[in-house]
Amino acid sequence: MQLSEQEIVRREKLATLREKGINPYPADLFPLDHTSADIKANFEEGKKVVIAGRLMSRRIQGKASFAELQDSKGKIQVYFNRDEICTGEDKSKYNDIYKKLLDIGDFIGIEGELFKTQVGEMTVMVKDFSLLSKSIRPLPLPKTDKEGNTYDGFTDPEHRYRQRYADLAVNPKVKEIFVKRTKLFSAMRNFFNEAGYFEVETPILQSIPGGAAARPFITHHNALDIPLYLRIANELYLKRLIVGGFDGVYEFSKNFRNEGMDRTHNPEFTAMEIYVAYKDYNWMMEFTEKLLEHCAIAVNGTTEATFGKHKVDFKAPYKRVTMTDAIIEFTGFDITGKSEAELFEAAKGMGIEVDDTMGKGKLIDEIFGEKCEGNYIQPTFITDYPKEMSPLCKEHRENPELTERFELMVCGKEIANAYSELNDPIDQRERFEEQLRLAEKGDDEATEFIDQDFLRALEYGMPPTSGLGIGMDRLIMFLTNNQSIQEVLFFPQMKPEKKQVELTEEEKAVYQLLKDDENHDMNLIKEKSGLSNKKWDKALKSLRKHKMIDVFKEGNEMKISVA
RNA sequence: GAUCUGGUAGCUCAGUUGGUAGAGCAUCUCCCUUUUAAGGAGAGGGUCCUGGGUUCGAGCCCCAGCCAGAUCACCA
Repeated sequence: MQLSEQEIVRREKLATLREKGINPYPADLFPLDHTSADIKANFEEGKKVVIAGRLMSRRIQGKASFAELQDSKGKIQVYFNRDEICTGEDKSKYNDIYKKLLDIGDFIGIEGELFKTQVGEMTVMVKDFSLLSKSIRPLPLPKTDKEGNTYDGFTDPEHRYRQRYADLAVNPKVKEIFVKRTKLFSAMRNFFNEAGYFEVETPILQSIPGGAAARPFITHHNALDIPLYLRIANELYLKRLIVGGFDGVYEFSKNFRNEGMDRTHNPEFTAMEIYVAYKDYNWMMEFTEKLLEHCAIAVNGTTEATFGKHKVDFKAPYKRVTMTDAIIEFTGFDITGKSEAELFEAAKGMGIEVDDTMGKGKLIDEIFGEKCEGNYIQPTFITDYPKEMSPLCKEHRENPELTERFELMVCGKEIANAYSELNDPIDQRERFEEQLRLAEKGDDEATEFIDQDFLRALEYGMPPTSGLGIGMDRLIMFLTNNQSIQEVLFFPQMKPEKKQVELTEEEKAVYQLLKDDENHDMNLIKEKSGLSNKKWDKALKSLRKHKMIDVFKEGNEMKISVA
C-alpha cells in the first residue's frame, strides 16, 4: 500500500508514542461528565469539567495553543497552556506529546476549567489531557468563519457517500439530517402507540414477493433448497395480522427492489405501513393529515417546510381532489364513463405517448401523471383511482370503475398511498388471477405470483380495514429540504470501488531485460519490451524515479543500464 | 438506457497553439502565552481516473473504458 507523506508521519508518531509508554488506543473508559452543549448551555466561570472528543483544529502559539474539540453535540474551544499542563520542570507533555505527537482528528480526553477569553469565547482551560485514540489518516478539513461560510469544504458527493463517516465527522449539517430522520421515526412511532396500535415485525425473506408490483432480489436458502425473495412490501403480512385479530398494526419496513437507481430511488428503502381495522379510507385521510402535522412539528418545530423553491405547510387539513376532478381541472377532459378508445384518443390529443398495450387504468394514470401530478405543491389527497391499477383495493362504494384509494401528493410527488383494503376473498382471487393473465401477456408491471396463503387468510375473514403506506425516505427529503435520497440515507448504494492494481508488470519486464551490468541501446530494449510508447515512457520514468536504472548518452546513442 | 459535465497534492481548486505540473489550506522545521476561516519564515509533498492512439514531446488533442453528478427516459 502506498502511503502519503502525512500518513507516514502519523504512523511514525504512533510508534513514538508507544516508545514513550503511551498507548494510543487505551482500553479504559474515559469518565467524561460534560458535553460541548452542556458547557455552552450552563456556562460557569471556573467550573471543572471532564470532556472528550475529536481534535478538529489547532492554533499553536509557542507556549500556548487554542484548539477545537468536537463531540457528539458540537464543538467547544479548548486552551492548552504549557505551564498549566506541566506544572513541574518536565515540560514534555506539552512540548512533545501535545505539540508534536497529536494531530487533527485524534480523540482526546480533557480535564479542565471553564473560562472566557478576552474576546468572550467560552473555553476549557486544559489542566490535563490524555490520548484516547490516534487518527492515522488525515480528515478533510473544511473551515467555517463567523458568518458560517465554509472554505475547503468536503463536498464531492461520491466521497461523501462512500465515506459517510468522514462526511459526518466534518460536516455538521449532515449530522442534523440524520438527527431529524430519527426524530421523524420516533414521532411517528409515538403517534401510533398513543393511538393504541402495535408495532410488529414481518418476514423480509419471503417465498412469494407480494404487496407491490416490482422486481425483487432473489436469494437461495441452502437447507431448504428453495429460492427466497427479499420483500418488496409488507402489506400482505400485515393484513394477515388483522385477520388474526389485531385492531391496528404497523411496521417500518426495509423493502428491496431490483430496479434502477437515481436521486429518488435506492435499491433498499424504508416504508412505513399501517393497517387499522373497522376504518375506511376517509378515516385514514384524517389520520394521515394529523400524523404528518404531528411529525413535521416534531422534526422541525413547525408545520412549515421548505423544499427547493417551494414552501410547504403540513398543517391539517389537506385539500381532497378526486382523480376525475384533477384531470378536468388541468385538461378540461372528463374521464367519467369514457371507453378505452375514447381515453386513448384523449391522451394522444394531449401529446402523451401512448401504445395499445395500455388499458383504461394505465391511460388515466398517464394523463394524471403527465398533466396533473406536478401541480400539487401543498399536501393534497388525490382520491378514487381507477380499478385496474389497484388489485388490493376495495371497489368504490358508489362507482364500480373506481377504488377507494388515495395518494398524498407533496411538491408534485407521491409520499403516501392508502386504501379501503379489499377483504372479499373471492374478488381478491379474481384480481390476482387478472394480474397473472396480464403478467403472462408480458405486462411486467403485473404481479406474477398468487399468494394462496394470503387468500386463505382472507377466507377466514378480515374486518373492514384501511391501510396506509408512507415512503419514509421521501418524507424526510421533504422535511429536510434534500433533493436526493442519497442525502437522507446513511449509506446509499454505490457501485463497488475499483481495486487498486499494482501496475508494475511493465516495469518489472523492462528491468528483467536490463538485468546484467552491460549498457544497452535504449531503442533496442524498447523494441524488445514490446511496450507502447506511453507504457515505455511510464515504465522508464518510474524506474528512474526508484533509482533502479540509469539513462545516459554515449556518442549519439541513448544508453540504458541498471543503476 | 441516452445526453451533458466532471475526475490534477491529504482537502478545495487553477493549469495559457501541446513544451520543466501550480495556489490556498493541511503536513514538516524554526520563532511566537488569551487566538477567532486569517501570526511570521522556510521546506517537503503528484499513478494529472485507467488503457490505447497521434506527436520529437500529452494534464491538455483523438478513441475506448471506469467512477460520479445533473438532465431525460423507464418505473405502484
